[in-house]
Amino acid sequence: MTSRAEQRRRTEERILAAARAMFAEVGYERTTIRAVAAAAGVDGGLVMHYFGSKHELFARAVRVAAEEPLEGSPADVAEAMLASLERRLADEPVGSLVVLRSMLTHDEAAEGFRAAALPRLEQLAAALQGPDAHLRAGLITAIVHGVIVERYLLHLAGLEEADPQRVVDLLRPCIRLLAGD
Amino acid sequence: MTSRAEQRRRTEERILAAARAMFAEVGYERTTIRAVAAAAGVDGGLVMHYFGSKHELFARAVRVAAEEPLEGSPADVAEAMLASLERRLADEPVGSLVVLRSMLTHDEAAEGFRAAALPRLEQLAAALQGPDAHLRAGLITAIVHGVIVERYLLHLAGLEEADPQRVVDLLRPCIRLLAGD
DNA sequence: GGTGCCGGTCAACGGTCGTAGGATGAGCGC
DNA sequence: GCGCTCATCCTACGACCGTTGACCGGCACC
Repeated sequence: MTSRAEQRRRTEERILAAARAMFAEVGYERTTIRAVAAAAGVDGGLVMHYFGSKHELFARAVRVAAEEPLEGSPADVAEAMLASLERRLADEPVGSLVVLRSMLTHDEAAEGFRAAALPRLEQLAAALQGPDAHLRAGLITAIVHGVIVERYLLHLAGLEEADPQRVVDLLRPCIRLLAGD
Repeated sequence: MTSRAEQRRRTEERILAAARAMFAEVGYERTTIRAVAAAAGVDGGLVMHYFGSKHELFARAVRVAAEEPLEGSPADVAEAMLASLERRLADEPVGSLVVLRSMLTHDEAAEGFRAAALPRLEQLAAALQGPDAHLRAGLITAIVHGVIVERYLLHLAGLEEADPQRVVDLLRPCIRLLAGD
């Protein structure tokens, strides 16, 4: 009972899932439309037909729901950042990686990432107390990104198989310190 | 009075400098031998003639002097890590970036990076006290990498133009905390 | 029940890349 | 001075990539 519209939606989603996985694993440049199509079990031409270009495919693949805004006391936002980190460490990492890995070599991905990350950085800085709020906000996000990069991109031992809960617990005093709590 | 050997040495160095800059800026895949050669003012064939392959060119470009080993009290190694970070923030960032950016999309670069980073991680873990020394060592290096990634690769505001000294001062309590000092 | 739309395939083009090999011309040892 | 070596350039090959357009077959509507 699959209507034609339904069939299309499914195929598109299959292509997007394959694209996300591949962008996350090997980055933008080494991801080829043909390989994505093959992984999704379709022809490369169809990917072009649906998404128009590799660039548009990437844009659609990384489109993700916005996170809820950061607000409250420094302790609150610190805890929110830690919770976000724990979530990203526990979940399958594709969502975090697809942007992070691709943006490092693909300018448009970098632009999109900054557009999404900057408001969040501003929210974080606004919630902090004391001097250098902006710099400290940057350091907090740097720590979060550093953990994800080291675990999923650099695959450096020590973090590779660590328990997310334990990582967050160890980081908590650091984040709170930087938050000025 | 430039002898032939001297001329060759200079040309090789010019090529390596151009390669380093380009690997650091756009990563391994988007760096082309022709572009490196053009930047160095020579022909692409010459690069092949000297280095044999793009892979070998990369290997030569990232070859760098090993840092002195980490040892001493937790406070000592914490300070050594901070000093290393400050140096990398103050110097021109090419040296730090060429490996970091390329390795994220190039498997062989990643392999080389791990080979260099793992012993250092072990040294760090060995110098720490208390439980979870390995994990805490991983977190410390994650923080260092996170700051560099955020400043030079993500170009996220807040760290982009921060004073290296101030960054290190803000991070010091965090690192010492994780070091178990 | 014909007919047009649409999900999907296939073959091809133009471009770029890594790489190979020949040509050239200037420096160096004898 | 002569011949060899080597730094350097030029051309070409094969592979692969993004992208295009023609083509096919079944579903849905009149």
